[in-house]
Amino acid sequence: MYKNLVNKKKYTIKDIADVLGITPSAVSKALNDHPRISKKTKGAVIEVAKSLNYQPNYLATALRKGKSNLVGVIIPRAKSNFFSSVVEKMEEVLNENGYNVIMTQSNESYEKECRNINALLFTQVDGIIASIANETTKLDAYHKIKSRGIPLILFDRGDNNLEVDYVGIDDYKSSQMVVEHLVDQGCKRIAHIAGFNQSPIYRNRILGYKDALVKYNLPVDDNLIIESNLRITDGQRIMKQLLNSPTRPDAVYAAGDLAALGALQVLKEENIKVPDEMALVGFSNEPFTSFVTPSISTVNQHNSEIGRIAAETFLKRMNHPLKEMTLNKIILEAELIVRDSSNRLT
Amino acid sequence: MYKNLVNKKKYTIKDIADVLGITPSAVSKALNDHPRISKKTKGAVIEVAKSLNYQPNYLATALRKGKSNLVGVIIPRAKSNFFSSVVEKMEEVLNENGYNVIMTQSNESYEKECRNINALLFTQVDGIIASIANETTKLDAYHKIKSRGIPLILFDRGDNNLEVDYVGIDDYKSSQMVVEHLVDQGCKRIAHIAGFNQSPIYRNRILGYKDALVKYNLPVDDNLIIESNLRITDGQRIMKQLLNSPTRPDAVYAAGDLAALGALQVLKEENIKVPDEMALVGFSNEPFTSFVTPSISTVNQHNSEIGRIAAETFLKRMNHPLKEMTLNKIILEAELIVRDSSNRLT
DNA sequence: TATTTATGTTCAATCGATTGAACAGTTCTT
DNA sequence: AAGAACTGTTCAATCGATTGAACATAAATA
Repeated sequence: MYKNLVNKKKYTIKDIADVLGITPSAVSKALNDHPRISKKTKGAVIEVAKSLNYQPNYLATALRKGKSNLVGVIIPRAKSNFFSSVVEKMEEVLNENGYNVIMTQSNESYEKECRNINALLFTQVDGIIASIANETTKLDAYHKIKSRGIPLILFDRGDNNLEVDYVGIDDYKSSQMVVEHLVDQGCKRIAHIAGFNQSPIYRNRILGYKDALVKYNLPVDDNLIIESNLRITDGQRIMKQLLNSPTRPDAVYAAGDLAALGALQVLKEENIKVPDEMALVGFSNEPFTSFVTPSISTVNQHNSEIGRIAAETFLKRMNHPLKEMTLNKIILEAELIVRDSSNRLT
Repeated sequence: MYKNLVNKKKYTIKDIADVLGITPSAVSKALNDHPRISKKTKGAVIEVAKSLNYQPNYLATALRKGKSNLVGVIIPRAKSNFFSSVVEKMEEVLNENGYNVIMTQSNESYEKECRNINALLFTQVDGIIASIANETTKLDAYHKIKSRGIPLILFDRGDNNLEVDYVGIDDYKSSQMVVEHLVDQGCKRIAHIAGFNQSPIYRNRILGYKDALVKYNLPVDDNLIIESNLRITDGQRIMKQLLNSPTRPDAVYAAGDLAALGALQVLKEENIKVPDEMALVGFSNEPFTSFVTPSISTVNQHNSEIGRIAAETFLKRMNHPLKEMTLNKIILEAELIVRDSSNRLT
């Protein structure tokens, strides 16, 4: 029984045509609901197609139509709740519109990112939605995408020189909100575990942080701004460094939740009271920020909203390929989530 | 300058042929290093291809060769560190062998899983590597894959009735190790927050747990075995239930780390000392298990190893499609990681 | 009845690359 | 110098589906 199924050949429109004694083109047109094909024929074709369990060969259609209905998505890490939530929503929206998603990870590596881009272009994707790896400084691979003439949409990690559509949050303003909150809590010396200044989002977070300090008449001390990859170990290392500095801060704002977690671990080891001796805020609202003790204050980036908008922007580009649409730069407001690690008032 | 690039049409082998005054077939053969093409021609073709920035049309090649070089991967959730690590390794191995990976998520939903399978089959993937959603009981979609005659490899979440290759860990033995460890710690009443018995891995964990209890002359109390989806909220709910039961346990073994986390949160709220009053062990070695306080003991499943073996199994199947290979059932030994939540000895 | 119009289907080319067979030209044998 | 043996390239069919033009038949109109 199964053996039979396994050995069953794949059926083509020609097989359907043979059964009915008509031509493949009639079958094709029937399946595509062409107006010049009679209802009777359409019905018969559909019936035979069903009974043979016919599945169109996507490759042939794609070749003929010059369209693969595949969208490539490149994210730095699937492990990150932020990125996987964004992609989840993208997938949903794109599937609804007849596209399938090929998702690849760069692992923050420039080299892997290039490989992924090449693989996606090779696969003839109709467009690419990406978030740039931290390591990346040369954008040649992204220029290659543009030169292919397919839509390229960036989210979260963008680049100003690359003239493409972008969706992200207002990092500058988010940083200001964080600092404002910490000032409200009575913090006077706020350190910033920053991402690398080369990346626009981290640059904006640094800028927002600095400008907010100025706004509240707090001194900007460059020793309190330390750039890193924002991994757990970076958070640990930098926290230790900050604790040993002659001008120990009373608050730490990390541009990423993992770094905040690392920092928290060190603070707990050193028995420093959080938030009273040291307030702590992270960024991204990774689930673990609410699990750990004390729970970590953080910034919520509206993950699915970003995914939805990025997908919709792609669809818009596909549907108006000729019209020289102006660039879409969509900046969402983020939301500060205050938790125990920075809440001195309760 | 860029405008020019953007409008540049995609070049085909015909364009290369025209430049050199030879035929497309000669170009194709030159690019594929056919022995009957002269070195001179090959060199010239490669040079022109480079200068035109020629990229072969994958769809055409795939159509002609009847092979897409795409592997579909279906995982329940990308957010899970276990699954994303597995896929990361798969991607690495498959990329090295000329395959690209299309990764999709089922979100544990039967319906989404079916949709994903259909999308992958439609995309003409050369094979599918999957881990079955918790919700799934009907395997018709998986039978459909088999009936297409392409390799299907399952990992972690498999099914015995589906006769396909499988890679996973020894869940039965892992459970025994956990119970053994808890017994060593002096626990007498060990509860099990279980996954649904319908899924082989959870069934095996339940069996291993029961058999180990018997082995150590501990009573098997069905009230202490509670099946669930193993989400955080499930862990919370079940822990509360266990605490209120007349026969409160002194240890909890959760078949998933999220459930263990939920349980831990309740224990902390109730000020129950972990591990002294209640020892706790989870499953999967999700990163957060080491972050939280106390850190949670858990079982490490050798994520990348599973990914590597699954990918290699797929490659084996592809390379020997005719030979009726016997089924590969690869069962790895898992490793118990003892952390604070169950370590009473320190 | 002749002629237009509508309807239903077939024909043939096409998307881009691949591949075995065929062909032409060169070199080597004897 | 005639045939064998290579070498390098072209020819033509193919993968499966699509699509505008062409054709044939039936129905409607004049």
